[in-house]
Amino acid sequence: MQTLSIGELAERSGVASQAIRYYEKEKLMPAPERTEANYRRYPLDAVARLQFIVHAKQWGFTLDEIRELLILQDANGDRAQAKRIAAEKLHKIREQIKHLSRIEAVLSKTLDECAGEGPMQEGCPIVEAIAEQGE
Amino acid sequence: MQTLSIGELAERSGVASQAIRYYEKEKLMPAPERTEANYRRYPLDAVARLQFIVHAKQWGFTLDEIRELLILQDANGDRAQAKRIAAEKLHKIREQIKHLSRIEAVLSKTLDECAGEGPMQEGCPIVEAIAEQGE
DNA sequence: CTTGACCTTAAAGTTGACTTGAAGGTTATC
DNA sequence: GATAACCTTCAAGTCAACTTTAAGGTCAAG
Repeated sequence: MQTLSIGELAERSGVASQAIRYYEKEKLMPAPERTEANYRRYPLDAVARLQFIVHAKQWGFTLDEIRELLILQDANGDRAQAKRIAAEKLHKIREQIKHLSRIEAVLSKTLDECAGEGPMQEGCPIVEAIAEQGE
Repeated sequence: MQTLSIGELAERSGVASQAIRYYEKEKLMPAPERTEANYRRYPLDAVARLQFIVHAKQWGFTLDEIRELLILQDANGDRAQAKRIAAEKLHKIREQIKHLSRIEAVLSKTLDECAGEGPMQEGCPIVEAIAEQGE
């Protein structure tokens, strides 16, 4: 069976060697076999596992959440739990979108109203909008 | 003229004393007068300045950006610069919304498709959706 | 047989926005 | 006049997710 050194795994997965060691310490990656000289040797499917981590991160999952999902996979866990984790994340994401959208609305309205000319003296609409409410 | 101790200011503004000292160190709050015993005494309008900071933070401005805005105010600076800072922030917020919306779309679709039953064995749609693309 | 590229560990540094702790001075109250 | 509730400074700790540094072992090439 072909195996990979940590450097080769890093290259194939796009994840730095040190980050891979960090994931091992954080129990996201299982501790791999070692050579006689104590070098890590990874099975080929380690690449897929790392890419799962990378993708989940891009989706906004934290390492803690990703660990939960990986444990479920490893343990052949309950699908309902995976659904719960994802549903919680979806809820958080929707909250974030709501929050940002409120800001976007006020900020873009404010920018439209502001000519962007003259000194700040009294009544720069941008500054006033922030000072007044801000949420 | 009435002045406030740092504790009174903290209470009125809802910002912890230590955070106020931190803002002073970071040049968001000006260094106030001191009593003979070296205690800080704040003018009443320090409350409004702190609330500006709090609101701007809620809007997602970083302390660096808030400092820029405050410097503009303090210097009676150019309104066009305030507009530029706000426009940059608006752009970043829109990017964040776009990013989150893409995630939201895929995640909610995935959750709809997943019955949330049975073991993870092969083909939990949530795990697969993350593994496959992730952006 | 030496140079350099790779590997090992453990510890410290990074970023942002603070919080917590240590060690001590001041002021208000009993 | 002592106790508690303030205030002072400076340093260190927190969180996440790493990166950087240090000090050293291993392996392939020439």
